Amino acid sequence: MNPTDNKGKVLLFNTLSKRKELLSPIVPDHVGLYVCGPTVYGEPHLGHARPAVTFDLVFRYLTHIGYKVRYVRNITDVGHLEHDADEGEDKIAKKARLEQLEPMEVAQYYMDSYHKAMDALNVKNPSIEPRASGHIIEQIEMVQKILDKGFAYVSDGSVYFDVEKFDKTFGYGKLSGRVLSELIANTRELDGQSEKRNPADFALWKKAAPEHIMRWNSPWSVGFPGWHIECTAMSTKYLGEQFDIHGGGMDLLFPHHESEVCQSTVANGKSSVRYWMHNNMITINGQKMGKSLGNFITLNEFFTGSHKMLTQAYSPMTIRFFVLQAHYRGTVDFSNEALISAEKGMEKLYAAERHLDKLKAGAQSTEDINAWVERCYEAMNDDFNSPKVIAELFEASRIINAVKDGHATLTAEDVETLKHYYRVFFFDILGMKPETANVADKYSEAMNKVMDLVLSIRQDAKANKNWAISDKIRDELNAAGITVKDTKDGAEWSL
RNA sequence: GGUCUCUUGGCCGAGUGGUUAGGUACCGGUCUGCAAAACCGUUGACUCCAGUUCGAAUCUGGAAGAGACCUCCA
Repeated sequence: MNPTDNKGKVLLFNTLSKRKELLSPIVPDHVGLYVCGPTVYGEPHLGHARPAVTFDLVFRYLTHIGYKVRYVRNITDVGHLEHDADEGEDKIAKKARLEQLEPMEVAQYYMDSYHKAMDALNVKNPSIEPRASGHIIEQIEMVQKILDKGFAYVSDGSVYFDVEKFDKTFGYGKLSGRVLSELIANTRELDGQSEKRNPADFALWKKAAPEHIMRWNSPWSVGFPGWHIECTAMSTKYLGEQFDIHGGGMDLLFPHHESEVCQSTVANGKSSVRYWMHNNMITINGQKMGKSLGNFITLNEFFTGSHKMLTQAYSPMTIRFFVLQAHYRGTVDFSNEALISAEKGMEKLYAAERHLDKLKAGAQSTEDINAWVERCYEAMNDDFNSPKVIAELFEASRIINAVKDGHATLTAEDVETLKHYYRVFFFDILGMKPETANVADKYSEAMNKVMDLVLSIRQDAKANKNWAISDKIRDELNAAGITVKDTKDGAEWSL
């Protein structure tokens, strides 16, 4: 039983083919993984947690079974176009003006906030976290490349991708299943449309309006890159013209990822992504989360319980566990009831983990531990089926408790195997971490209460002149490293 | 309206054409001075209709419902 035996056995659902495919990296033993990261202009929320946790699982598992994974997750800090009231205004620029801050100050603030939330969720840092603002040159070069190949045109300082020409040459909509003629029929009147030859065309470079704060020089105008070009430019730079996995939320499938396909196909001569993976959305009480719906809950609000829809605080690990208890391609619905039941289940798994070191070996095994390990790997190999893995951990916790209570026995070898793989799957692969800080707080809080209680019992004994009890308490506490001093104002204690 | 996805027991959620998912809740029992934990057991499901099949929650067709994207948000 060797983790690396699972290389070449990983099935993943490819949005492009709509079926599970065997992961076969372009470069043997190496996997290139690109995931669309956050736009840093707001507090991190559940919508950020889902893809981060999902692809953290992918990253952790592929690494565990021996692949060298280069995981690139970008930071979008040049904002996206806004098509409503503020014409062509950059999201980050808008927020910046409202708060009277430099745009990059805002981006920095929310990027830090995002990183803190990711740390809390025990999401590993990607191998490279490139910022869009740091790759303006690469983006300009790619736009120029697309222009040179004749699949884009300049219109009043902006550059647009010629979708119709792309459709005739390569076929448009392979990823999202959109048909160009239907798209055109359904397109609304939007900003910049008059500059476009075709309403389905999308911007590669946008000329900045006078009030637009974030702006860079380019051969076409002072402006900013289009919505989709950063991912293509940065994934090409760090993972090559062709790479293995591109991930992101399902909502990015169209138009973002479809546009990425267009851009890379023209710029690099081929569609760069082998496997497209999309995580499903999150709903709250059955409704989608949106600022306008009043059910927009940030991660910090979950961690502190400070939102009117939450009946209690939920630790970062509860959120992570809850996300992992559903398969990444299904929607996840958050409700207090569901979170509480997840929290209880999670605590059961932590309790079982604590019992592992106390297990005593027997002469023979009444449980098949090797088969259990196999099932765990099979679940992960089958499109990262974390809910199945969690179910297997519950099965293991049943075994652990049974051995502890003497209802089952395991050989010394099986005890070691169980210990090892329980921790591998719970901590290393699912990425659960002991909430040590939390635990320490709970301990010190409980300690204070215990000492209050003990000292009040001693006070009662002294009041009754029961010196034997009061001295015993003081001496025994002293022996345990706790010094008790009687003062005028009552007893004090210190460690 | 278009494209796509989904519909499993009180709640959350895996899944294979025939065999217990699992968690949580509830109920009964063991254990415990009481309680908790743990363990054992019971109850409870596959949206509806039709078809294929010896047999379908699992395949096919249809209906209903929900959600996502097309429009700010992952």
